[in-house]
Amino acid sequence: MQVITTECQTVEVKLTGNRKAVLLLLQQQQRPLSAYEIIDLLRPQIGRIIHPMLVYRCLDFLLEQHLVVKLVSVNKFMVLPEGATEPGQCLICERCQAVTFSQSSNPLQQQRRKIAASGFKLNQQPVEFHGICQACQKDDNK
Amino acid sequence: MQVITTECQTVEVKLTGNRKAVLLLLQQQQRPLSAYEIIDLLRPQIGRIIHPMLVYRCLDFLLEQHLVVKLVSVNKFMVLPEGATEPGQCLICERCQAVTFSQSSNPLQQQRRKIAASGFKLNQQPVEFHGICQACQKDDNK
DNA sequence: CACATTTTGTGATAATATAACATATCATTA
DNA sequence: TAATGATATGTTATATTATCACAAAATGTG
Repeated sequence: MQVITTECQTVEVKLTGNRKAVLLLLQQQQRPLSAYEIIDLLRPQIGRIIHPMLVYRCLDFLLEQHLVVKLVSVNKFMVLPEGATEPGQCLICERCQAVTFSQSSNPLQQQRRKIAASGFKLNQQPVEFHGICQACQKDDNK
Repeated sequence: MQVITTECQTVEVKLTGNRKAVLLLLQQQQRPLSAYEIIDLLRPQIGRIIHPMLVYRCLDFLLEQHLVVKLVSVNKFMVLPEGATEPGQCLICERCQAVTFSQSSNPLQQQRRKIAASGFKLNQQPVEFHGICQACQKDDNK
């Protein structure tokens, strides 16, 4: 058993070598990675073939511990930025794939409360909005 | 060229046999289907092997025409219920996979305006919330 | 009709994810 | 410390979702 402290929280978990490697990678990259991107980036570090199952199992664990979130609309995994304490939202650009996370603002929190009041029990993952980011809109006008 | 009228809109499109079959199936089912569910359900109707490309091409076309929406977080496709005129939201149960669509309520519309004001151009797809539906919560308590 | 464009048919393959089962490691306690 | 049970890892195979590439057929237009 080991204690780990992230920007967001301190948890007592079995953070084994593989799990730690995946978590550290995601923390370093500060961007969403697909499971297979993780495999490719981890390979040089670990120095042997990495089977998908290994990575998916690490990710499952880290998701359970809320150390990592999954962007279900794009099948990618990321750590939330420092200080993120609640589900929040992600804006995902369909052109350049950039993802920007931000804390829930008032209307979204209100919406979440409304949904909860209706009896539907929301999970703690960020809500994902899709569209075109400002940079890509500018590129389109050139 | 053909004119088609759905509950939501009238568009002039090349609604060929395959495309019409996919659209009708989704309208009949009134629930999200995966591409491969569509293949399986369409097979008896069409009476020969259906390649995935056929279905994905029909779906691409129907998505472009906004006759169908894709639930990106679960890789399924559905027609919006009658009278749906704006993006709205879907509540997706992670236990039983039930999906309920509803029109955007005020806070969500406000949130969308906020995002738009920040310079991010939202698409017109429903926002997808994940959690556990009321029925499944009750089942859990048994 | 002739020609260009769009749609369809088909095989192959890419990308994402899980099932199943054997082996190894860790934790507990007799 | 050895026995035991629980947890984690290694590995193969396979399921699921989606796209590429190219040929053939159908359709629209001058």
